[in-house]
Amino acid sequence: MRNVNQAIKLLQDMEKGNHKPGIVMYSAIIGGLCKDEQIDTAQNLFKEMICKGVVPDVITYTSIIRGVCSLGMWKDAESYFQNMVNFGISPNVVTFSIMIDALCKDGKTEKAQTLFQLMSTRGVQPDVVTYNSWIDGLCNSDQREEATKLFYQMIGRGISPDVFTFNILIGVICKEGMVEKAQKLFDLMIQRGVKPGTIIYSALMNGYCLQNQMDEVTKVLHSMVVRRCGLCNVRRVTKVQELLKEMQARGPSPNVYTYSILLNGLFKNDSYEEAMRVFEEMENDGLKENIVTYNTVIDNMCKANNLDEANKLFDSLPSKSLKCDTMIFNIMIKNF
DNA sequence: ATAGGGTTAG
Repeated sequence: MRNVNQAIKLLQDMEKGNHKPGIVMYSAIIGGLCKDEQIDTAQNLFKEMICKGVVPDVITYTSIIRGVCSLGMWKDAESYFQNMVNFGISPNVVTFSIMIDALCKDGKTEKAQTLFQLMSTRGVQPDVVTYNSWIDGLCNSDQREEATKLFYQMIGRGISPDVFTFNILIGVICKEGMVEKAQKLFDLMIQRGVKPGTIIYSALMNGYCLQNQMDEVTKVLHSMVVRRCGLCNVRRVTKVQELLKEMQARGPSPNVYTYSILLNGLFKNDSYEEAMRVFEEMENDGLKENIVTYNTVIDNMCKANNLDEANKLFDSLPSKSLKCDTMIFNIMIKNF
């Protein structure tokens, strides 16, 4: 559904020409309106289709439930849900997943838990998407241990975690400073044939940086290259910036986050020279640095007493069409 | 012509 308004016009044309739009047509438009946050129009069309004798099915209900849920209209969600059940249309795994996800994102973890249990009661089995939403919700309400339990529960039930699951868990665990645990999950991920991308590698690097284990960061970078193209073709390189070059060429590519994480880690671990080399590498890479990157570099230039260089870099920001934010002004004011 | 999920940096 690329253009809802056009679709609505089509709907009206059909009716003028004595063609009856069917359930698929209505569901598609209602779904499109919901994605456009035109919830009133969607609800009206929903009523209208019923008046015209077109009976909504599980997809129509799920679409409109998604629409009201995403706007936090829980009363409406509940009544649509109740309605469909009363009409003998069973909510399926998608219906439940959408509601659980929306509830979690709104911080209503307990309500989500109730639904998670309700679906089992109704004989609807959660799938990988349901688990991911629920695991994410638990992580965001500081119940990471419980989330880990759910992770093993899903494996026990024969539902394979995918790259979404690992992104959620590895990211959280790294931030908690338990990088060893994250590394174990990473190993499990590889063992289960789930392919890590740039984000997982960046998150792991961040985890090791936080623990000041810069040797391990280099290993992560190395495995990023190796895993993609096979051990035999890769030189055993130890220098971070050489590894970055390799990654750029053959691995999941480093992005601006990867670089910023690395820069920050190197600065914090007294590798000023190496950090500056990585920074140059980044500029040559054609990657668009952002204000966070410059922030890190300028801050550390100041700390190393290279005030002239810091000033020069700061002055160059407008020519790179980068907008300064509060943090960078604070750094500049503090140091000059 | 119809419905669902995630993530990394100062």
